[in-house]
Amino acid sequence: MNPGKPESMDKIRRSRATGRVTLDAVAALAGVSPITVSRALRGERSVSAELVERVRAAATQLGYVPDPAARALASQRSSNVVVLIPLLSNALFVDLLEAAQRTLQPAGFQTLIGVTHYDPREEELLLQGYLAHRPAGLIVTGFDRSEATRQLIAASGVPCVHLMETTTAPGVHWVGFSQTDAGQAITAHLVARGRRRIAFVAAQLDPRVMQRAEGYRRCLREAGLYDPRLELLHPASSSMALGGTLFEELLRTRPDVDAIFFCNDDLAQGGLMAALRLGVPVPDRVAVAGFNDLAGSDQMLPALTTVRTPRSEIGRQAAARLLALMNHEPVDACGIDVGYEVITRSST
Amino acid sequence: MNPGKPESMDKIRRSRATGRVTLDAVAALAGVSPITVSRALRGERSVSAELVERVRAAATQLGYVPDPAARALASQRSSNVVVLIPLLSNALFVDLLEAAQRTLQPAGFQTLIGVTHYDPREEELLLQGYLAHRPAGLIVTGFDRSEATRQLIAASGVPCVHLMETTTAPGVHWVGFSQTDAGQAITAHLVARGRRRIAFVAAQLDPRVMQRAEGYRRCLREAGLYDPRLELLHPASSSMALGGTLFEELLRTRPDVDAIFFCNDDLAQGGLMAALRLGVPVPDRVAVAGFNDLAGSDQMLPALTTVRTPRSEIGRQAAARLLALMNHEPVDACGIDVGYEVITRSST
DNA sequence: TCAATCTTGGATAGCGCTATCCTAAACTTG
DNA sequence: CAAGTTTAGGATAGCGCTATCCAAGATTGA
Repeated sequence: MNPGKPESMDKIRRSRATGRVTLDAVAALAGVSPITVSRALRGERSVSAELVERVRAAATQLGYVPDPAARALASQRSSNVVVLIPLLSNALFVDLLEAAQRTLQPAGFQTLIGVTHYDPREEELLLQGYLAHRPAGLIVTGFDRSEATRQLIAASGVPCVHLMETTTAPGVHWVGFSQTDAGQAITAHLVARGRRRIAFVAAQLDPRVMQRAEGYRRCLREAGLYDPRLELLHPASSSMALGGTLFEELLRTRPDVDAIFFCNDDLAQGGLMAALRLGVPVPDRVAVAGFNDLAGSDQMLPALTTVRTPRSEIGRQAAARLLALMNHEPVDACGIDVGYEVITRSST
Repeated sequence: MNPGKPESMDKIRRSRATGRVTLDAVAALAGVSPITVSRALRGERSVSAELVERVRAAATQLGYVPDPAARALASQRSSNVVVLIPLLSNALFVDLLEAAQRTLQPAGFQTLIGVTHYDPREEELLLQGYLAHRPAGLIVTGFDRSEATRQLIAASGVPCVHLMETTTAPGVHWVGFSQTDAGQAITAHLVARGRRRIAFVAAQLDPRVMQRAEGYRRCLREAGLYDPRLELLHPASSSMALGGTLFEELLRTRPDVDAIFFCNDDLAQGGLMAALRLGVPVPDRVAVAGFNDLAGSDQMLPALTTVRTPRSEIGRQAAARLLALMNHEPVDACGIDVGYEVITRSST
C-alpha cells in the first residue's frame, strides 16, 4: 500500500489525534486524491476497480465514517427522511413508522419523526422546520393538510409519499387502501350476518374515520337499512375506556341495535369489555366489529371481528417507493393499493 | 433600515432566486456583518439590543431559516439528539420517546430514534452510525450494554442520560426508578392480600424484567414463601397471547398457585382474558398483578392491579436533564428517582 | 489515420455557517 | 490619569465534504 507523501501523513496523524478520521486521511493512506476517495466510496462515476479496492481498504483500516453534515452542505441534500404521523400513541402509526425505518435505515437514511397531533397548523410548522434540514425524502399521512403545507412540499421539490389512503390525483405518490371500501366491507359483513340495526361508533373523527363512516353509510343505504340515529360520533380521542362508555350509551339510547361497527379496535375492545361487565351477550344480543386488527383483538372474549390493515406493508412499500424516487428511478404507477382484509372472529 | 452596500443586495437577490435565504442576505439587509447576524440570532456573546432588533427584523422579513448542516459543520455539533430504545412495539418506550421529543423539540433539537431490539451488538452499530452525526446529546435505555458501546459513549464526549433504572455509579446521569424495589412492592402487595403460592411469570427476559424477578424473590424469601418452581420464565417476546398460554400452563402444572405476578401488563392482560375464557375466577381462585399500567389495564375484567411507572415523567425529565447538560448548566445530582406506584384494582 | 469521443483521475472552489483572533472604544481603578 | 479590563463589532479562515471544470490517455469510427 502506498503511504503517500510525507505531509499527507500529518493529516492521518492529526485526524487520529482528534478521534475523527477525515476523507483526506483516507486519501493520503490510499495514495490518491480526496475526490477519488469520495467517488470511490459513493460508487459515483467510474473509478477503476483497483483504486476502489485500495480506497476501501484504507477507509476500513482507519475506521473512516463520512461526516453527514459536510456531505449535506456540499451536496445540498441530506440523508434524512422526514416522516409525519398524527400520533405516536396509536399502534397503527408506530407500525408504519417501524416498517419504514426498517427499510430506510439499511439504505443509509435517518428518519426524522414529526408528530402532528392531527393539527394541520402543527404539521405546517413541523414541515417548515424540517425542510431546513434539506431532507432527501418525505412521508406524510393521508391527504388532509393545509394548502400552505401542500405548497411547501411542492416548492421544496422533495419526493413525497402519502400513506394510508388512495387518490386519483395525478403525480401524487401514495401507498394505502380505500378506507371507504374497507368500511363498506365490514358493514356488509354485518349485514350478511343478518343484522339490521347496525350502529357506527367513532371517536377521533379524523379524515380516515370519516371515510370509513362513508363506507358504512353507502353499504346500509344500498341495503335500505341506513338510519342516521345509529351513528354515534364523539370528538374525543379514542381509547378503550371511551369505547366502553359509548357502548353503554348506545345500548341505553338505541335499545334495538343489533350490531356495532366501531371505527377502530381500541374502541371495540373497550366495547367488548363493557359488554362482559354488563353481561351483554356478544354476538347474540349485539355483534361487534372493529377496525385495524390491533394487538390483542384476537385475544378478546369473544375474539373481535375486524379489518386487518396492512400497516407494516404500507410502511415498507412507502419507504421502498421513496427510495426509488430519491434515486430518480422510474416508477410505473403513482399509487400502490395494498388492500385490506375482513377478519371474521367470534364477535360477529 | 440600512439596506447595505450594493454588492450585498446581490446576495439578497441571489438567495431569493434559489429559494434559500442565507445568513449573508440577512446581514446585507440589516447592514451588519454576517458574524453579527450569527451572534444576534443565537444570543451568543453580547450584541447591542438595537442590532439584535434590526437583525431579527431582517431575518423575519426574509424568512431566514439557518442551515443545520452548515451549522453542524462549522460548530462541530448538531441539533440532533439520539434516543436509543429497545422496541417501538412496546407502548412503554413509545411513551418515553414522545415525552422526550415533546421537551426537546421546542428547544430546537431533532430526535434521531434508534431501535436496538434488545441486542447489544445492534445498539453498538446504531450508535456508531449515529455518532457520525455529531449529536448534541444521547438518551439510552438502561445500563446493560457492551463495553465497546460504553467506550464509544465516553470517548464521544456527548452528554448521555440513561432511562428507566437507577445506579450508584459516579458521573452517570439517569432518570428512573428501582425496578427491583417495584417488583418487591407488588409482590409484597400480594403477600399482604394473604396469598402464599405466588408465581412470577415473565417473557422477554430483558435486564429490567430480571430486576423485577429479583425484587419478587427478595420479597418472598423474606416472607419465607419463596419457591423457585413458581417462576415461569419464557424467552419469547411478550404479548397478550403468550400471557394466556403461560397462564394456562401455570395453572395446569402448579395447581396450588394462588397469585401471579406477570412481569408486564401485556402478559397480565392476556392472563386475565385466558382466565375469563377458562372460567377461572380472578381474584378468588388466583390473584393477578401486572407491571407498567399500560392503556387498557384499567378496563380489564377484573381491572388489573399493577405498578404505575411514570414513563412520560421519565422521558420529560431525561430530556430536561439532557438540555441542562448540553448547555453546560450545573446539575445537583446525577440521578433522578421518579419512583413508582402500586395501583390496586379488583384483580387482587 | 486523425479527429471525435469516452474514460479516469485531479485541481479548484465553494456549500453556509461559526471559531478565533483582532481592533477600537468604553469603562474601570488605585 | 495612565494602565489595565471589558465590551461590541468585524475580518479571516476554516469545518469536511462534493460540484464543476480540466487534462491526459484510451477508444472509437469513417
